[in-house]
Amino acid sequence: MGEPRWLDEREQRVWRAVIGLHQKLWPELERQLIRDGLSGAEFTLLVPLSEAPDGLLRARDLCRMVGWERSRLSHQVARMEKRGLVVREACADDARGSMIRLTPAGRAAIEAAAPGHVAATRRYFVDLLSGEEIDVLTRVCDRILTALADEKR
Amino acid sequence: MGEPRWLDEREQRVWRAVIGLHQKLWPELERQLIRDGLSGAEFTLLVPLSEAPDGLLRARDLCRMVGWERSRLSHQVARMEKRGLVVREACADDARGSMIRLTPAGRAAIEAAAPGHVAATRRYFVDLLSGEEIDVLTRVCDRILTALADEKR
DNA sequence: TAAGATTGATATATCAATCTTC
DNA sequence: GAAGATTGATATATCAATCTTA
Repeated sequence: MGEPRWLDEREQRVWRAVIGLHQKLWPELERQLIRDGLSGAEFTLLVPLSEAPDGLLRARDLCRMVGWERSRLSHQVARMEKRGLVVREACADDARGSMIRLTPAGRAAIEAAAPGHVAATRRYFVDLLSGEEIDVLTRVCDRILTALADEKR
Repeated sequence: MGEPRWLDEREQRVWRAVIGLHQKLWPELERQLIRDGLSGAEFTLLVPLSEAPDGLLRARDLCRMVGWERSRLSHQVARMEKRGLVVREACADDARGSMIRLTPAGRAAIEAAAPGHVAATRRYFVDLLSGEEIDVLTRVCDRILTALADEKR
């Protein structure tokens, strides 16, 4: 084993900055969405549904698109069905499957929330970055995501 | 109002990369901690406690140090007290206050989990970044945090 | 057997309401 | 009244167990 390699000062600074971002940015965007009538989880699912033909997606595919586990989706969709944002239907091709369909109320809800969300995303993120910074950040995130994905294999 | 300014392709790319990071990095670090016996929330609180004199901090101050709401801390400490990681004591100076003290079991728990956590932090973050990238990222995060903090005032 | 999906239990986060003490 | 803290209700996330169908 041996003594672990602790973070030096420069490394600590960036790590704390990233933790701070994680702790402050997402809650702020979530609050913005809530004010406009949707939770972050609801918004996450309504985006791909609103872009799909007929607002219809198979649960399995929706899981993949948003990077969620099936169980998480199932619980969340149950709550959203109660709110009238989506409905579940049988899958014609595969009797195991389940289809999620956006309701008119669901479409109205995301159309009401989207402009405020993109505005907040700009105000607290995109519009604060230079073009170069955007490119650096994209490269860094992709590198980390690749490392995380490689680990799974 | 007017039509909102949607994200262009470059902006969408970085935004999705950051969302992906948010969705994959933190859960991976959390899983690592869980394997070593602590949840992310427990680790977050045990770090400042283990660095405090006598492992003792006032609830109010612990809140500030980790950026949590009082209610959140209160619930979390209640669970950790049940697990034997901390105990609550009366505050001598201020009868309204509440002191949180690290137990020997709590100290043992964080000392067992810390090496694995710093190793995972290195593997999936720090060691994947160049010095220049670290500096860019620090600047960007601080700028965003400043914008978020300014908004509150 | 594996894939798709649901369910129940537990841990966590947020909010409003409350209570005590400053 | 404001600050510090707790509590209960609700929403969310994760895990294990289960069920059905491929």
